[in-house]
Amino acid sequence: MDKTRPGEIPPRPARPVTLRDVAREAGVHVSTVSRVLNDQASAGRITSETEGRIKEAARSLGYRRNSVARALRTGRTLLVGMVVPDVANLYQAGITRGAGDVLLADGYSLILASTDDNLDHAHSHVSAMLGARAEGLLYGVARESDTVLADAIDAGVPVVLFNRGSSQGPVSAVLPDDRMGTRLAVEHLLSLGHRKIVHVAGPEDVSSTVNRLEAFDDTLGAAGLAGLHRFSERQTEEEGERLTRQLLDQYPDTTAVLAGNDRLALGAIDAIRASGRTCPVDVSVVGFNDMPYSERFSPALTTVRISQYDLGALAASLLLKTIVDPGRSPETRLVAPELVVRQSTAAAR
Amino acid sequence: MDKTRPGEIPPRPARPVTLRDVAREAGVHVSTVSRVLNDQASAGRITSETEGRIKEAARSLGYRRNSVARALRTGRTLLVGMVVPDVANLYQAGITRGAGDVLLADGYSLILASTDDNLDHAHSHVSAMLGARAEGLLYGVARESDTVLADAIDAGVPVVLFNRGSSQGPVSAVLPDDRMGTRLAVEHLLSLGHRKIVHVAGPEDVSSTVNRLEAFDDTLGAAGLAGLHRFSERQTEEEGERLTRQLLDQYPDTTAVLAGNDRLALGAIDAIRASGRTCPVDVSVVGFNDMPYSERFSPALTTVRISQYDLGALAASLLLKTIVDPGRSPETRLVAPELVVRQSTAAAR
DNA sequence: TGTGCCTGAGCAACCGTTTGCGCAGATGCA
DNA sequence: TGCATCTGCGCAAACGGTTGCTCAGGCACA
Repeated sequence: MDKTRPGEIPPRPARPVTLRDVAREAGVHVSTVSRVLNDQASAGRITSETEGRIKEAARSLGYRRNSVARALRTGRTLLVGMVVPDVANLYQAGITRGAGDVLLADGYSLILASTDDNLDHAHSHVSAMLGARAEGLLYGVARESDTVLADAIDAGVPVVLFNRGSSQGPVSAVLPDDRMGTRLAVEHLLSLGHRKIVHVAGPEDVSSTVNRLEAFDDTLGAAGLAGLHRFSERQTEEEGERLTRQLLDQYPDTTAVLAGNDRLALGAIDAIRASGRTCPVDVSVVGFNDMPYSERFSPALTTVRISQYDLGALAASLLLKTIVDPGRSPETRLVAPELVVRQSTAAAR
Repeated sequence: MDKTRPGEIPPRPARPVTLRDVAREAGVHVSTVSRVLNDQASAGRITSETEGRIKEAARSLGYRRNSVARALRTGRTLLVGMVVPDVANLYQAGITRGAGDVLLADGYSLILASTDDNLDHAHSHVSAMLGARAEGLLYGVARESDTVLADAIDAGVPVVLFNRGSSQGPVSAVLPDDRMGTRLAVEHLLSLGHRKIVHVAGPEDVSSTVNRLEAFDDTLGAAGLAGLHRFSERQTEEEGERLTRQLLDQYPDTTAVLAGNDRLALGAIDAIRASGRTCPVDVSVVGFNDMPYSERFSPALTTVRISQYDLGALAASLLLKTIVDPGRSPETRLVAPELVVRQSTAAAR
């Protein structure tokens, strides 16, 4: 007489309900319960009467499948790891969102970790993800040479890089089209009459930095010009300000700054202001990414837009395809950028 | 002769290396390997020679512990679920970061999910987390009456609410001190001479909305005034603009807007601008949260600051304590707010 | 030399599911 | 009636670790 009558509060299960409990309640074997609850009733040829009884028992007992046990048996965890420099970074948060939505649609959950671009942090996070037998890895902190990434590839887990590429191994990647984006930005500045342009670049061993710098030099070179640059280790407003200040001190006739991303661009604007100049009147600034609220900054930021949501979603769907078909050959997908002209750029004086 | 000689590339393991493989390599029983790899060599009284041999075997084979199998046996997954309305929301991203850092320090990984404030999404995410046997839940989408939350509590998993409280059950929570924050904001407006103040509030059945509205009315009431308000279903700039427009149309002599959060505040500023008025000259606006870059908006936002990182970190550490001691009685912690006065508020004309 | 204790490791059950195979009864067909 | 086939479900072996218990050998001590 331990059935729950309507109106009674079912006793809170001290230990979670297992298949065995449901089987006992329904008077069948656990394997039968398993088949019914996995919608293999037809394949297992279960009577619809039995099926109904089992489902009712599961419902009334509050059975919830133990994914841990299932994963141990089947090898499928429905977990995917995602590694970003900082979830609190607006640009990355958008990517995370895109990836999360795509994964959810396929029933996967997302283990998310921030590394602060620290290799040790990356190592412990990835190690935990591989230990948890995540079925795939979305890796957004790749360096040109990256031991953590090498480990993951070695472990045989499907990996898709995003944002930053790497020559570490044969692995798929979803990247901004850095060259095209940079070309759009530089040509915009050139068309405004700028000739003294500097580049506040990202970290030196990150693929985006390398590509953007090359495109910067190439595009200027094609116009018979040369540009100067500085690398930043951390892509923060403070770094952007510090480096821009250095560049302005050293090359006072600079009229435009191309920043490696929007945060560096904000720092550049701070430095311009601190030097007594005005953006865009004296110095123009172009950012990269078009992070949220770029249009609300003062001045509103001219920047190269990368669709963050799409990039994340694309990376996730590529990963899912690789999980399904591990033999799939790696591919690199470039996300097309778009120049968004706002208030931080103006004609050169 | 299948030992790896220095310089040789170890063959990539087709199937992950198991304890059994290590045991075979070291010539001992799996239980001995398990004890050594869990640093229970002393408790298990293993010779340091044996210990060394086992560790060397594990290293050379590239053994990685299978957390799934371990979790099945021990019941500990080292996983925590976190549910937010939208990871791409700046305010929430900061909280996520704080929680993630605290959890990492204790060896936990974070399963993160966005629900868009949709109950069905919340249900499937939480269901997946409970299925994965997450050891605890950080729940940031609570409604006053919340069936998903009720389910989780029912399942017996430790839960800590953040941002939004709920009367759904006895459960710990880390919340902004909404009343104090609101009082600070309203008193600031009053001291600037504002008398016609409206409130663009959040969703009606969210605790923060209720508390802020009460404090809004109370503080105005204490000054012998009354304020008007509108609830928003989604806390977006668009909603903020729409509702503010309604309020301005209906009460054209409004001189100040208190917004339920910064995004609504941005929308309010848009509406003010669209109506041909200027913020803060004609109408002042106060936000809530002090989300990143609030100081860079135009005008820079006067707002009530909640330390997002601290709030997330506090919620996580409270959850960890509850996991260790499930008998712990629930507690609610209020995070003290701070008024940050910037450019969006000015004296009433 | 006999007894008892300590040392160092192995044995085997168990965690909760999944799944290939087996089996008894029923049914169909000759 | 005899035999083959089908139906509906049970059996038991995994999956990879963890852990209480056992046990053989060695040593100290009387």
